[in-house]
Amino acid sequence: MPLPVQNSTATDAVLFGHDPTPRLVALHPLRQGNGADQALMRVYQRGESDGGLAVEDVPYYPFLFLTDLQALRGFPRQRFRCQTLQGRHAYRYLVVFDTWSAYHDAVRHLQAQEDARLYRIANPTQQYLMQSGRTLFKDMAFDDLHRMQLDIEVVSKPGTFPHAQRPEDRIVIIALSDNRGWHEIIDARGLSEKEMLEQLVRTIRERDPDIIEGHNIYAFDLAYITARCARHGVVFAVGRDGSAPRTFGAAMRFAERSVDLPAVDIAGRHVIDTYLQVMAFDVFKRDLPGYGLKAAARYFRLQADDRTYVKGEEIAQTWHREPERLIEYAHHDVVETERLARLLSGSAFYLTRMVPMPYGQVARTGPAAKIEALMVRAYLRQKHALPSGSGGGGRHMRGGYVNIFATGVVGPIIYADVESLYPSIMLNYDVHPETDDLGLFQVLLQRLTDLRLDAKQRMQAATRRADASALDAQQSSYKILINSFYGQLGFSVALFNDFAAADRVARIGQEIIRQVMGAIRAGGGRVVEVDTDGVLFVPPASVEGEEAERAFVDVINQQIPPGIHLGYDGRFRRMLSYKVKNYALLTYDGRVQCKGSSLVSRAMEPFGRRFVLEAIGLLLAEDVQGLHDLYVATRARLLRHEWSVEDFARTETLKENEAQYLADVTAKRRSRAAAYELAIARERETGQAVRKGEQIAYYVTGSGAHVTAFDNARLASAWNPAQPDENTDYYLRRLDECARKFAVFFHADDFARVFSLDDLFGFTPHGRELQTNWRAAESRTDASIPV
DNA sequence: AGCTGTGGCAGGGAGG
DNA sequence: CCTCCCTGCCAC
Repeated sequence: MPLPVQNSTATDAVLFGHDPTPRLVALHPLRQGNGADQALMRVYQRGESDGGLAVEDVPYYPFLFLTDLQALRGFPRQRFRCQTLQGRHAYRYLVVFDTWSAYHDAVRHLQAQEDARLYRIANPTQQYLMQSGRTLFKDMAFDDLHRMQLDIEVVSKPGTFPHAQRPEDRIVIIALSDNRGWHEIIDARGLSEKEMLEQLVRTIRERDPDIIEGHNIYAFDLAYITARCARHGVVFAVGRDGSAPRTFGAAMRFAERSVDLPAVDIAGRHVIDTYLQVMAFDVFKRDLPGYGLKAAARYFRLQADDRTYVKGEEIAQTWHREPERLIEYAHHDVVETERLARLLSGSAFYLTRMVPMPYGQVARTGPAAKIEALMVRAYLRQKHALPSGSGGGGRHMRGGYVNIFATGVVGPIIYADVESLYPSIMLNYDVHPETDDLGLFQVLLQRLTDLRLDAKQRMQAATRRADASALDAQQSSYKILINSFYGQLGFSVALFNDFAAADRVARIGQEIIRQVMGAIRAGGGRVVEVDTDGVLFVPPASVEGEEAERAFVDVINQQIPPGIHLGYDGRFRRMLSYKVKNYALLTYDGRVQCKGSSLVSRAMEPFGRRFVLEAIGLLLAEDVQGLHDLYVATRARLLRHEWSVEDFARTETLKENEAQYLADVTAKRRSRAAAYELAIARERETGQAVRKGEQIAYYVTGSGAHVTAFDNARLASAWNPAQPDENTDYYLRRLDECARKFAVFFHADDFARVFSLDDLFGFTPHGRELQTNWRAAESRTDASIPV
């Protein structure tokens, strides 16, 4: 599946650097060790003809940015060289060290001083790339890379989770595959665990992959293998220079969620964790059933043919009774991992061509770090000083304008949104950080926008599906970066932040969306809901059909500032408007799209979620009898325990680690919570550690509708259908809480009848009409405010 | 060393 | 009971 040729602008100095080195596979800094104390970068390149690797050692220099050279007084001058940078900013000196020991000594020297906060230690690998302008994977296609997948199966004590520190737990299968159709299984039938690990090292070195991929490979497979190698005295020497991996703590954020990782750096290779890629994908889609390999593979329809499934708790007995079955299971795991990686890695791969970071790092850092890397590289090339960033901790900034003007069922509906609102504002109103002396913020934003447009146009013109999907990966990776420019302005630790500029973008955004609302109302439309850059509204009765609706939006578009474009983004038969950011839309082909945490939250018990979704469908159809029947039937099933634990267990994500949680509880900063208490209890009993970011499914037991959940909760896996012990009163209350959401759509007495059991006279839907309530617009939304 | 933001809703626990 | 505060989830 060859990919299209490189971008026409790939020679752009700011975006891509200047180094013409082709086909660079990986870089790795050589740190202290083997007695040698040199500052060397080992560069791994693809050979010209035979496809083999060329390795070269390039001298480079670890360095620090300093605000004030005086901070280094007392440090031997002959151990460093200093470059003064131009400009007025904080980091005015680039201090380059000849050896690693000098670099580390200088760090210690500075840390011993009071003003240690004034310096910043740069990522040496990244800085090398910045200095040279080298860009990884230039001119390479994704399929040129040799990607290997790895998965291990561990047999542990019955009823416990694999634990690398327990001697009796052991690896019984190591499954490997690659994107060239090769696969291999190393298993414990003829080999000891130590021999298996040695075989693994040999195989990786012989196959010599550029990339090692796995699902949850950081937190599980590599961490486990590393610990077992240490136990057996095996050196896990899988680096291209024969070195063992370097591990370090890292954190990755996915919107509001944060995951701690034991990150791994293998010399000359890149580690890709598809678990993180799946989580990143879900930030935008938010409809994945789970982040595990099997759930994700099914979601993307990538399952292996005749997929073998083995439950976690059955791995041990399956290994003893049917080893072939467990081997097939592990093989299917690596096959699915390869497919997931192929599907989800595209955007990181294309960004690596542009951003001065190795591929593995691109895949595990957020967009703000990438933008900053581009800025810093360009500033260093021009020998210009860097700003220090303005901290700004705790400052509260303005956000988007949000409001709702009707509740109930309304229609027809047009959705119009301002395309790329914040990037458009920054480009059209020349918003940039006050500290950006070289004006690169605007240059980067404009060029990325042009690149994305170009990629999108070529995607639409592409005739082959493979080309189109590659171009889609490119344009979406540019989009992520483009949208992060605004976030960069308001990010407290970014070097090029500027809170006043961020505030100006948000303020202009609010004015523009108010202008849009004013124009819609002036044209006879009725605005139902507005959120940041989009408006849902009922067009005037004279506007009928899609063509007329598009024309109506075009007219609105004439009335907003030039350079800002209002797009026609959808039409709907009806809308159920509940609360701000909470609504449902009925499409013209009968589908229901439901939005908002109070309607579709994954924190809700699945039975309640299903009840709410079905009820919304009935409300949109104005089927009051159906609503009543649904309520009665759901209640009856609940009372008869006609369900499984998946229907009523609540799933929560742990956002803190165990120590942090316990510290917060002790300090009364937070209350006890069932999910954490259960995870901690599980750790005591089975040894499965509490991990930040993991999901816990539990249900409520005990009696009485109002019980303290953390004292009356059990893990979902402990529920026994033969002896159902869920708290029926509690779940009845939960059902009624779900039903109460719909009170606003009825008169009070009608609501009470619809969502209750039949009385002596039975239930009739007649006369129980849905209620729609419009509220007055704010006066100031109609005003046209110049921006 | 590695880290994008604000606005808004629901639910649970603690304490009056 | 109620309110306040915190966390988690979601829209954009």
